[in-house]
Amino acid sequence: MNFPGKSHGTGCPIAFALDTFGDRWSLLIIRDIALMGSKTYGDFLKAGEGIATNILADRLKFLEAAGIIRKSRDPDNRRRYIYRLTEKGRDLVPIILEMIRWSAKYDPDTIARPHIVEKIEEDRDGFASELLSRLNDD
Amino acid sequence: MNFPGKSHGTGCPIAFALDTFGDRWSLLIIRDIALMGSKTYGDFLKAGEGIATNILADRLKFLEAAGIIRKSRDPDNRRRYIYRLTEKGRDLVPIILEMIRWSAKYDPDTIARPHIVEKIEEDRDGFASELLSRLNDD
DNA sequence: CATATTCGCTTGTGTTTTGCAAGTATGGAA
DNA sequence: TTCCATACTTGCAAAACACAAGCGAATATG
Repeated sequence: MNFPGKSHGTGCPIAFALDTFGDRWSLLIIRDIALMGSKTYGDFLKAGEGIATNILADRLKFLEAAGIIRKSRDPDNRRRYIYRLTEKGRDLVPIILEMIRWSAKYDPDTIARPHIVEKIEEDRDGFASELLSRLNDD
Repeated sequence: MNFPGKSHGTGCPIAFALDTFGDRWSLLIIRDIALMGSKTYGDFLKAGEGIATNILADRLKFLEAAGIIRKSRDPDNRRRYIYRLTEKGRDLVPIILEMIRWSAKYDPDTIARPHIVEKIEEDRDGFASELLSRLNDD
């Protein structure tokens, strides 16, 4: 199985974070769940940037093993799985919000809405909780 | 030249951020400058996780092209270059601080000092400015 | 009950990126 | 002018990735 991160194994917090979700796709998956309402394998495939199916499967497996997402069957359609963030995954939201702030400032083609960015800047933690409260966490 | 990022080219802020510094090494370089006082090619090679020389050269080139770092000769030793963060690069510090918070919470082997984490949590922006004020920015 | 369809993957193949080791270029010291 | 320090570049093998196709289980359909 191909895993992101190279297990630098120093206790450096930045290295640890990169080892856990520091590849090109993991954060996009987490974004899809936290911000776009994606829940299923098919959602992730459609939502956006065109991840390959094998890579998506690898990342989902890894993120689950890392305790960032968890997987359960969809009770309404038992051939489908639902992926949700754990607390560990939800705690990544502040990082994502800071990335949004940064990109909103420096990407001339950003689609980030200015009033959202303002809200993040005015009350980071409040905005994060607001976001997370929208995720059913059954 | 091998560049990080795959140019997803949607205006998504997360994708933009990942395209700019979302590989395994860029953020470690930025960490080295912002937190460890690294300034030169040799510093980056020694400081920590063992980046390969060709990858380091690629990343420095890319980060400079992306306007995140800038390169100048060391006036005291003209066979050496000094790499510094631009404003665009310094603005990444809040992201790094959030990553430190997250890893401090979830990495049992973290070397992050608890009182530093507390300081970050009490006054994020203040801590960031304090950090940045230590970097000579000539 | 048989067949088809949806959904979530796995497998195979070729390309790209990375890692490692060695070599090159240039400024400065002796 | 020789040597050394510093910052790279190059070549090659290994790993990760992208793309296309195929598989298996759950469910809908005839």
